[in-house]
Amino acid sequence: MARRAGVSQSTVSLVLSGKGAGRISARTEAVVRQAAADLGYRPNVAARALRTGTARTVGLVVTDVTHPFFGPVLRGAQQAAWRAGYAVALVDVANDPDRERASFEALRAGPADGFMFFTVDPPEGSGEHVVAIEVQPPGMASVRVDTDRGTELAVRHLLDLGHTRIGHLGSWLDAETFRRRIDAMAALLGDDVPYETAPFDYREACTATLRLLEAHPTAIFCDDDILAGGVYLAARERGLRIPEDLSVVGFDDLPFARVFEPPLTTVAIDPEALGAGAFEVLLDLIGGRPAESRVLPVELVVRESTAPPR
Amino acid sequence: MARRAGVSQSTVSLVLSGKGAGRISARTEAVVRQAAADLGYRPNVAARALRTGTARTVGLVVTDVTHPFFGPVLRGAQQAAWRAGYAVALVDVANDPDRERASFEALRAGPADGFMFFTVDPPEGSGEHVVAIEVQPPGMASVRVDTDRGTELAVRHLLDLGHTRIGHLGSWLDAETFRRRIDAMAALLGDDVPYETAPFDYREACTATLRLLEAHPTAIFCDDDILAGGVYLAARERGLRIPEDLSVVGFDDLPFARVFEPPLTTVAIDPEALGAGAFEVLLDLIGGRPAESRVLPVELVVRESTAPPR
DNA sequence: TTGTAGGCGTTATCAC
DNA sequence: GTGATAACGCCTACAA
Repeated sequence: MARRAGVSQSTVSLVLSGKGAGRISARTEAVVRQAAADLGYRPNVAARALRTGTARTVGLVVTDVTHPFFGPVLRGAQQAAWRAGYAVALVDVANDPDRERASFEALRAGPADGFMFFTVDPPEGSGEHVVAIEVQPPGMASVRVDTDRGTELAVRHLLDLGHTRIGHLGSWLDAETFRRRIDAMAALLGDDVPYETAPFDYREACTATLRLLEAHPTAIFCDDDILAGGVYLAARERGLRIPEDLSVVGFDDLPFARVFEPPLTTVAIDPEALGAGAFEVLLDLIGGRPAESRVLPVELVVRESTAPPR
Repeated sequence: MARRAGVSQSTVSLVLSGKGAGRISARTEAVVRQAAADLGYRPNVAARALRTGTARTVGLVVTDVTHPFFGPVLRGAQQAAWRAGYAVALVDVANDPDRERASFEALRAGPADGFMFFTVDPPEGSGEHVVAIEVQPPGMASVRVDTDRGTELAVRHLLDLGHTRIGHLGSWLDAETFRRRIDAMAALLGDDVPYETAPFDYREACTATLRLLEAHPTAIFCDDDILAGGVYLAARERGLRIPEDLSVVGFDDLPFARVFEPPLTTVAIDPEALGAGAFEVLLDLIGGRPAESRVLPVELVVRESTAPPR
């Protein structure tokens, strides 16, 4: 302990927790800091957590770590947390409802001051400090992307190009962000939009597309760029050229979208802002400040996978 | 506290920590559990950590959460940890050396029982319980993929096809896994392999490829599938057909590799096994058992981006 | 088979 | 401006 290196005991606490402002002499403070540095002393987090009842850790629960969209979200959240002196504990629910409940149990027992749920519906009784990402349970703080606008931009783009038979390849996840896409399309195109769903897996998305193609759409709007990749696969299999025979629009603007052949037209969003925003809202909640839900802007990136129908 | 709901106090501890075996009567145990359930009582992790000196948390430090390879690694690690009752705290170093030091500091102060460093060189004095992933510092436990074999498989494949001018598009990260690829290539092809490096970014990989093409290779081996994507971009820009004019081999077999046009020949590895293996080794270390480093097998997946040179 | 008591390293309150 | 001292909630001897 630094106590014997210095002269005192609770003084150390005052100094190291930054609460010595105007209470500890500059000289004593220097001595303490020096001793701490020499001994490589660090306050014990567990003891602090026990005493203060705060863990300086937040939990992030995510449906699927494997999805490329998730990385930047985590980066945003983690960096914002880092700046605020918080650690991020991560739970991957792996699309498994059982694990979802179980992992939440674990987290609740854990030393987290709050939680962010990414594309996961927060369980009942998650406590006060919860923010939902890309999900918007009533009465709960949330951060999400302007899905409605994104869908509208994409569909209007297709409409402007002259398409009339537009299909929808959706995620099979029953999350709000995806339900919104359905509604937004219905608002523009009516209720009889050809619709198939698939998990975020190229091959499965490919077979779902094959089913969708039976309705002979001239364009397909996809809930996500991976699903769009499945459309590319299906088009290749059927000998359909993109965009001549089939226009494709994705969502997310994942990095590989520009590498696809042809480069994918897609709705771009800023995943880091999503993560960072979620943490900031959570921090407000933790600090007892009023937390405002946020809706992040989107942008349509027109590349070469869309063209007028033949 | 469940104490008053039941009858006792330390009895609760015995029951809930599973150490009541043959010491607590079945009836008492039932009473305690019932009371705990009713009150929604959970042992306080901070107190337990303080008392036992163990946090049941491990840290995972990663160069770049944004890389698609990372997701499955985390999933493997997280699930193995989950099964063992551990939480995973994550730090994204974001390719930033400053943050690397700083985040480590934070972790060390944090309540982690051990660390996994993924493509990050573990700092000095990280303690006893450290395992390196895809890095192999002398005298430290590590888990990595059989890079040598993967590189050899890829290069031999190209050689068998009849290629003689084989270029190497490498990662600009100075990590062991990438140095090994250089050495393995040199062993098969000599020291004058055309070589360029790039970060894991399609556009930058594209411009690096453009430089590499000045040596007029008929095939390019890439350290990673994202870099291979950059080669596709460059080929498109130069009007080179893959594989007729240029063969391309990647590494990792990321999901999108099969969606590229043409589908990418690449070295497949199992990222989940990497993460899970790392945690298992770490758990051995934490448990005071001898930890064996592991080398995971690889496999060459031949798709359509490789063909004999014209 | 169960209860009692002490201490893990902090922070916070209160004397000095 | 600084030093005692009491808790935070748990685990673990040890006593009953």
